[in-house]
Amino acid sequence: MRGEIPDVVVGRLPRYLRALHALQAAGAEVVSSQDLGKRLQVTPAQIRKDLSYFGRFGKQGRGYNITYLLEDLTQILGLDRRWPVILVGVGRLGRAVLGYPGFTPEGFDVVGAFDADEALVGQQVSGVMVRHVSDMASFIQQHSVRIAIVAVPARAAQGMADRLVGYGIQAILNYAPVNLQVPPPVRVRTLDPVLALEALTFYLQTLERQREPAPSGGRG
Amino acid sequence: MRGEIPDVVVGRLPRYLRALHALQAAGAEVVSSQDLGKRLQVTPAQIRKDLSYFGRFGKQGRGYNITYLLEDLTQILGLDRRWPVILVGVGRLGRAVLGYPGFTPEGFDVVGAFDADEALVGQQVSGVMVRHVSDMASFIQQHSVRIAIVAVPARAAQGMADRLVGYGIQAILNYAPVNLQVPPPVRVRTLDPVLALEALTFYLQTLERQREPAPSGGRG
DNA sequence: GAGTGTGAATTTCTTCACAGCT
DNA sequence: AGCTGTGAAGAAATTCACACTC
Repeated sequence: MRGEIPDVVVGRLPRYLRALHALQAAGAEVVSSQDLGKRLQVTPAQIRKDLSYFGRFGKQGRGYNITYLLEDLTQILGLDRRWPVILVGVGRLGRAVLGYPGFTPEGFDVVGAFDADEALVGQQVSGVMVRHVSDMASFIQQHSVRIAIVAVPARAAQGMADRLVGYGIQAILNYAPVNLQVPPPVRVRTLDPVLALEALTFYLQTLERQREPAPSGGRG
Repeated sequence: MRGEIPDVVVGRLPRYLRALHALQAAGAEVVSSQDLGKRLQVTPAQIRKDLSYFGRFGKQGRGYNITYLLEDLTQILGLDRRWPVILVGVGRLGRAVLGYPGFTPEGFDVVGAFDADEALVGQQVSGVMVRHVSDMASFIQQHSVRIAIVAVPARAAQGMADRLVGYGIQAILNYAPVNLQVPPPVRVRTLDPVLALEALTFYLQTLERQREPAPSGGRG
């Protein structure tokens, strides 16, 4: 129980955390893996197994104390403190990121924004000062920033990732539609709406095929 | 070779498509699974296996003809036509979506936007007319829309998803930080920057632990 | 009775390795 | 010689099922 945690498990933990917050806000005190699973469309066994990587948080016959499990999960995910984050690229997308109110309540502070366009430098956008990219290195060091959000054009993204890694950034949230290559132990998560849509259209097309006359009817 | 395609495979196909486009733009005519894998950080065997679900596209000793493979993948993903899409929720996030130039070149047309706020209704945002949500049903039907982008506040997202499904929407790209529940065969993909950041902090914290004195040193 | 924690069983996904084509 | 396509092997993830606890 102190081996490597599978990536799939790590990917689910934040969802558990969020569901638990919602339950807590709704006044619940205890939740079973069954209940939690229903909310998240995850099997109860999976939830129990995932949590068992980190310890024993439940009580037989009762379920999980929401407050305690929240505390534990918060610590496991490293969210028992605030994380300074920088944004790189203050275009349309970057400005939307700066305006997004969802980061602060979850412990992420966008402490600085950077762009190569001198016209933007010096402005405040949603309360965040825009600086020139040439000032990134010192800023990252001074503020001990380990997380960067990349919202630059696709063609500039890999180069920017390389720079950021060089400056000590260890985690990148990437909005650019490119597959960023970074050396370990740096981590990247990419949010790409077009890729998501393209997977969806595959399924839509599959539906159409099913509507066509099949060789042998009936349900499988 | 006509069984169900695993979701993981479907999730990778759009990435192959994008890499192929990049290669084509760079003037390449042929690519091996090795080359493609290097770009995408996927093993060559995986690429070959994934493609083999759909047919035999390569030539032994040569690799894949980029133009042909692009054609095939485009058709497999249902991207050999344009897809009308509606946006629901014209707040900060929704406006960023409307302004995003990445959808159109990939075959997705945001043909309408909807909001409950009368003050927004009637305006054009990035060239798209904002309508009242009460007009969604007829609009979806008239324009044969099957895909919706949800960018409403978290508390309104599930209700909106229910409505959309009721109106015939079959695929949802969800920007709201909630786990949407939809009946089959409807599909949802959620883009959630906070969940992504929270998975990243887990790894950052893991790095710190590694820096601390370990019981037994050396490399595994 | 209800529900966890977890080895074992099962399923799914990935990689290997090689026959066969160019 | 180079590289695909694919059964078989292997690894990883999920689910089962039940002893155990409250």
